Amino acid sequence: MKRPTMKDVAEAAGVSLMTVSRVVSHTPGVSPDTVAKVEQAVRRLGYQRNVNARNLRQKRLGTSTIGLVVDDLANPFYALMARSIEDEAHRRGCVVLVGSTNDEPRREREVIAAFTARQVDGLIVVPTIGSHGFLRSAMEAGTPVVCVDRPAEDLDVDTVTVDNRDGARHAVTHLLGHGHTRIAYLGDRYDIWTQRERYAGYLDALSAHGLSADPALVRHGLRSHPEARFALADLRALADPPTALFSSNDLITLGVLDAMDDPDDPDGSDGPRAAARPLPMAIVGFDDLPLAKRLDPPLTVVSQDPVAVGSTAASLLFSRIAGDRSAPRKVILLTRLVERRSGERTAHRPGRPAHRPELPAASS
Amino acid sequence: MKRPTMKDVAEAAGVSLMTVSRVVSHTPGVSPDTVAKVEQAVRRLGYQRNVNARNLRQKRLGTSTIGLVVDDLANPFYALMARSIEDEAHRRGCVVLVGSTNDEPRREREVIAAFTARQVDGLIVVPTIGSHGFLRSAMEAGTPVVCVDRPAEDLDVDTVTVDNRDGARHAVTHLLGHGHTRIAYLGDRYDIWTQRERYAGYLDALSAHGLSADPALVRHGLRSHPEARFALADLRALADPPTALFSSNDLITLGVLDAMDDPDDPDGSDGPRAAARPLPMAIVGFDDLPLAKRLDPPLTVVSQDPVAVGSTAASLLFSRIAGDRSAPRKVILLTRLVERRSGERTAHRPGRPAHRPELPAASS
DNA sequence: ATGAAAGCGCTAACAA
DNA sequence: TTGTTAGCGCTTTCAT
Repeated sequence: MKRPTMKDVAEAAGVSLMTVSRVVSHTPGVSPDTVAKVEQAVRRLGYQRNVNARNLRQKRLGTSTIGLVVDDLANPFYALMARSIEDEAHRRGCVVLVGSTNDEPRREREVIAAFTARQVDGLIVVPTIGSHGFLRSAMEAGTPVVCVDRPAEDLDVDTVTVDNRDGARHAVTHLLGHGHTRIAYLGDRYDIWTQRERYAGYLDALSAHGLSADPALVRHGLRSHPEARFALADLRALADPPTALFSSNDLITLGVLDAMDDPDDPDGSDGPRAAARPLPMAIVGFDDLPLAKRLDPPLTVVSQDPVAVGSTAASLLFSRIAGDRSAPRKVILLTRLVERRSGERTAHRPGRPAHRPELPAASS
Repeated sequence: MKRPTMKDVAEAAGVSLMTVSRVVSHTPGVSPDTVAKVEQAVRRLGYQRNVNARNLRQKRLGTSTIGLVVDDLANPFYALMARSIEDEAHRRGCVVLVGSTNDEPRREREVIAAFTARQVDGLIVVPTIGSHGFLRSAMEAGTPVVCVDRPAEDLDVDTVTVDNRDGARHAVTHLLGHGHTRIAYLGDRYDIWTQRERYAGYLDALSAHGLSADPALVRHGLRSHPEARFALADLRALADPPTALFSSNDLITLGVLDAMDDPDDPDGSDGPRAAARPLPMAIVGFDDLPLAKRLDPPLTVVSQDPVAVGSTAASLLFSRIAGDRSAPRKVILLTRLVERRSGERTAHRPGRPAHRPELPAASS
């Protein structure tokens, strides 16, 4: 009924506890029949070694457990990343503890504390805003930390990010190349590093074309689908509305898409009319979406590779765990502009009323 | 440099190790100044209790660790479910170990063994095919198991599923109601329980209308996007092709959608023509997709609620952990048919060639 | 080739 | 209120 221990197995096999330990650990120097006797007892009792007790005594090998702390495990980007990290861990006989921070520093600290208290061998973290000094003691005690997706404010550790700024710059340059000059920026919380970078890329692109951002066209802090919808509705009500739009993450893109259809009905009803009308303005979004290419028009996006981000981070972490003490590495992966059609529409004729958008310009 | 222990804190604070233990555990009956002294030493040394060592001695409270074993953490359904389980765990001060089985019984056993060896308090498992007798010893030792998404073949434990059969029946009945009689079934591996259930629902619906399945229209074992594409291309080349189609999961739906556009070009190119043409046949898919309502026509789907599945499973598990010894519960959640438009197209006129599909019927 | 003793970091059960 | 002893399940070290 209770979980059997080595002692139980030893009694059942008529040997000492130490002999069982040797058999279970495959230590050479045990006679073959003793091995057989013990293994049989192990099977008969359904014995399984208590890894936590083992790790308490033998710390040479660590706990074979790593911690993964992401913003939101349900976000497809992090889910893909988590899967790829888990695969790398599994290959190395490690298990992974996961936790979502919800972008709350408080929860991040709780989760990380729970993980280090369980003696994880290393941590892969999507850091929230704010100081990460609290990680220092764990790091000094020998727990390596790798940051992913964004750097930690005040931590000089291995970091894997994508070139957000460059990706955004490409996206906006692309829109400029199609004749747009009034390009809106819709972004998430500006205190999130990726969002600052993407906004910087937006500005880069504009200024490279001798333009500067019109503050009226810039919206930060969009946290949800409906907020993005309202922001766009707002933008379209402007006297001089934008002809193109850069959306700075997938959630915002989704919201924006819903607002596109019907400016007079901002509750994004699921009705049949919703998809019938084409997009009224050019749009490029950061992050690819599964059905993006099947929209009307197909959605042009900046795509990043979460699997590569994850496996790179895992490789870095495991080499640290293996003892690599070299200087922290900063890996920046590239993004890819996937041109489909929504970003290739040419600019609207200016001065046109916004609440009844014209049909899309024919794309040659 | 090394991780400090209670002994270190005791020395630093000039008290006994036991006093430190009491302070750290908030045991009442320690004088306020002693508490203060110890807490200061704790802070100064950056002490954190070793939870694994604690759990070794004090097993009343368990390890506050649960294991979650899914098919594929990158699958949006499981990612959402995992997030909701993690939230429930976090609320209760628990951490969660996750692992993907990739639907391989071997890997499932490895992952579960790694989890139980770490003394998890309970397990939430999406079981692969085959026997799960290997779980019995862990269960007898007091580790509760909850199955999600599908039942384990030979395990009578709490199980949370959705009514796959009913959902599929509704979907196909819906197509029948729009005049379709030649309805294709495209499914994943038939040895996966959900797929068998959905196929059964397909048959239910047909026979309720006095029809029986045409084996030529049924394809099982579609494991990937391209396989689904080819299967559909095949179906359309039939002398008497189907006028409607039920796709039994999201991956297959995605593949099918790509094959819809251009029967002559089955490599699903990302080009501009891709989205221009409407769907040639009626389609209902199992599993909702983020942009489903924005397709042309909007995609009708059977949707399930992964968050509800996850939180239900978590609730069950935690009440078992809390000591509930009642009979195993089988929770079956309902699905919802989301009628958008792809499933509401009326049947093609029979005898019409399939490779140049007509335009969609106008929807009232 | 096998076993006995000590101890990993902590807490339960006792003293004092 | 505080400290001492024993021991959780295992591995190390040192016998035999």
